[in-house]
Amino acid sequence: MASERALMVLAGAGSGKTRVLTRRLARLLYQGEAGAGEILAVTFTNKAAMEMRERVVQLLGLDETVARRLWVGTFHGMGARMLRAHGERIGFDGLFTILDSSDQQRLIKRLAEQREMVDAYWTPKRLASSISRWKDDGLGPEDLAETRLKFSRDLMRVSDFYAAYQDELRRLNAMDFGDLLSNCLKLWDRSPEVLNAYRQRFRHILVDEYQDANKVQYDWMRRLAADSSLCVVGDDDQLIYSWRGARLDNILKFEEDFPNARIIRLEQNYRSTGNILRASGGLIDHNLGRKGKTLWTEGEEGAPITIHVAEDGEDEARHVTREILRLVPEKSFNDMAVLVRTSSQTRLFEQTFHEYNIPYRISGGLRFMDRAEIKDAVAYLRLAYSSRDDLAFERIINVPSRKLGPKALEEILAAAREVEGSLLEGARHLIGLKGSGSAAMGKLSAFVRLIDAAHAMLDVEHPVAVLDHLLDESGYKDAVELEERRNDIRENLTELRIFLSQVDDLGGFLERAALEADPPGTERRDDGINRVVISTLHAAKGLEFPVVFLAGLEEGLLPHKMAVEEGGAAAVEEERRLTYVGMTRAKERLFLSHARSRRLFQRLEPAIASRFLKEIPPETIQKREAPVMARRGVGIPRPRRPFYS
DNA sequence: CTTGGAGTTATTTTT
DNA sequence: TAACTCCAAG
Repeated sequence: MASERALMVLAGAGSGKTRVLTRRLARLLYQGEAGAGEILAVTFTNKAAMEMRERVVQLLGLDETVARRLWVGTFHGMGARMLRAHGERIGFDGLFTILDSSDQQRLIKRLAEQREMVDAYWTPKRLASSISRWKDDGLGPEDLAETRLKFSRDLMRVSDFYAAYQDELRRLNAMDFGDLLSNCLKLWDRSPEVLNAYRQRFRHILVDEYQDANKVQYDWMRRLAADSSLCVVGDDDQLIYSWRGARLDNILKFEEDFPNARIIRLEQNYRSTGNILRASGGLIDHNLGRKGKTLWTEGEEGAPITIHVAEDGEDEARHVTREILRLVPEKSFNDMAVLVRTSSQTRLFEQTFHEYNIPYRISGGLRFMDRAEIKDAVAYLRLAYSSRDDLAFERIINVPSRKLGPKALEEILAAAREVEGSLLEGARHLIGLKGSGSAAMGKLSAFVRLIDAAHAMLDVEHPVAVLDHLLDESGYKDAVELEERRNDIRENLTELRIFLSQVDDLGGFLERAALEADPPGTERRDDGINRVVISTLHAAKGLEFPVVFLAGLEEGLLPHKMAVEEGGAAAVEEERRLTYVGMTRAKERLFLSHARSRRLFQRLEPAIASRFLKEIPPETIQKREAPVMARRGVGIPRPRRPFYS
């Protein structure tokens, strides 16, 4: 068992995939087949990575220093780590900046407007998402001819723009998420000795949620695993990231690329009751082109699934609240989860839970690190840490307002170009040229002095002290204090401060801030606090709860309107898998619900029950509230569309 | 030049 | 709602 070179575990929901991986990892260490430093375990989310690390540590009672040598993390995290160490070989400073999606979009927007690239079709948003997708697919600017652009006449413009964006990133010493992997591949091409060193080091590679790997991730994994033993686990029915380039193809290709691969199927489910299993199985059966497996359990039938029809979103939230309160004598809050399709749905539950004093925790939704005030504070730290970080400079130069707007920035940029340096150096140059007499130059020179002072402080003071100094002296704190009714801003900054005070390495903190969007304290699932989890379906993958509420089962929401209108049949299948993932999170009780109307921006729109509800075997469902009789057409089957267009 | 107000518009999922 | 654009006042 231990000696095969490549192993793929295809396993259904709840069959213990992650346990297989964790056990394997633990066994390698325990039996001395590998040292901690020789193992690389890749997961899709930071949360999953933390959990795996913790479980192994617990299983073996590992020492902290040993655990530290294990590489457990996301593809992107590993890529960043390798590029920090060797990026200079492909022309990046080790302190390169990592752009998140909103940074990326801002940069692309500016660039696209400058280069008059924007038109009705090529909005900045579409450019950004297309470029990300091409990177996921392993396509550089020069490879675009291979893709089918909607308008082939745009090919040259678009690929030129893509190339210009890449040049700009290089100039900024920055990488977006996609670059963290594609630049690794570039690095390995350029410096085979680096790749070889990693190959020799990582004799064992393990990959979780393999079905969600995209082309770049697959190539990254395959090249790294050339000489090592490789174990991947996945489930085609839980592929929910095709919009990020994941493809079923990877599962098929595995057998080709690793000819001696062993394939194991796990079909016994240890998680859910028979009812939940049959209900979710009946649903997923409606997808064509799956590898097909039937899960079974030795467990009990369990309670039937319930479907509740609510008047509107608020009513639905109240219903869930009622059920939670009814269950709470025998279940604790952290036994229960509310799962939704879109992050905007979380607010509804948040409000109602607040009203009824139900403790909750949000997973997915607006993340901590994405909040404006947190990004501002982090940008101050980034600039103090690395004066070359032009994106941070740009973000905070006028926050709080220093009356240095777009025109002033333009001037600074010109000065920076003149001295061939960063914006901060450009600012220094500009002050030298024009003196600091004028109002604008006075403000600018105070800003530069602040950053310089903070930079010097970093050598002697704790990062928290530096942050305090930055926010005090910049006037940021005063500006925040003036905001009435925005206690959340102050609370978030306080939380950031608490988090930062536990940090001893600012570089490591900034790395995590760039790669992990989760609120500090949320990343550990079992944090001891008894709270209901409110989560998007995507963020819930890999988790399980005794009681699950799956809300908003409506046409337009699940399946989502975007998927139905733009993605065609394949996208609807993905929505079905998403629903399947949600249902299979439940161990004992599953509550489904939908509303008759739902508020969409300002309007209250009528909503009809999701098609998926009709696909669940009726015998697994207990009560179904009387459907709206008066409305014609609700129960009438729509004309059937071909599954694949 | 910058800023704030008015008016408009568009809403998936995440590293 | 919130996130944008546009425009006129300061």
